[in-house]
Amino acid sequence: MANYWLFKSEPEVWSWTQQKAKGKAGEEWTGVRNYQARNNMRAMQLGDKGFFYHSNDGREVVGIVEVCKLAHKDSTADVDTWECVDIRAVADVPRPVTLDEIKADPKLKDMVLVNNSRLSVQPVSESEFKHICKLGGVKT
DNA sequence: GCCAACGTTGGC
DNA sequence: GCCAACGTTGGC
Repeated sequence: MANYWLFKSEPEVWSWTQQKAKGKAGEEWTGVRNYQARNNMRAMQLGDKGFFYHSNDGREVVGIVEVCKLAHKDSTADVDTWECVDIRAVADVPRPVTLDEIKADPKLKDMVLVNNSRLSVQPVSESEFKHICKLGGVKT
């Protein structure tokens, strides 16, 4: 039973373009220093899908990613407390779905992105995932 | 650049 | 264990 997620990143720090450049090998999702976000990553399974969201500059869902390595110690952390998964880019969102659209859509009003925008790694429900894919023109 | 919301820290 | 103070995030 696959789950769905949302990964948030400031494009100035780590952008979708950079993520895509890593190709199939993917990249560690480092830098998370929040227990809720870490626990979400611990719960991820190989092949779980997620959104790649640009915060601050953009504020839109720009890509689809997939978990390609289970949670392990974050190599940028100096303590074992912090873990991360590896993710790889799977597809572009042809028509990026903006935060404004998400907020305006009654079907998406319960999204964590709307209600707790500060959480950097969030769970997304299956219906939310499919709805945003549809809005964004992603073929599933 | 401002500020609200949230999480963490530390004094008691 | 409570809560005030502080730091960070991210929308606006």
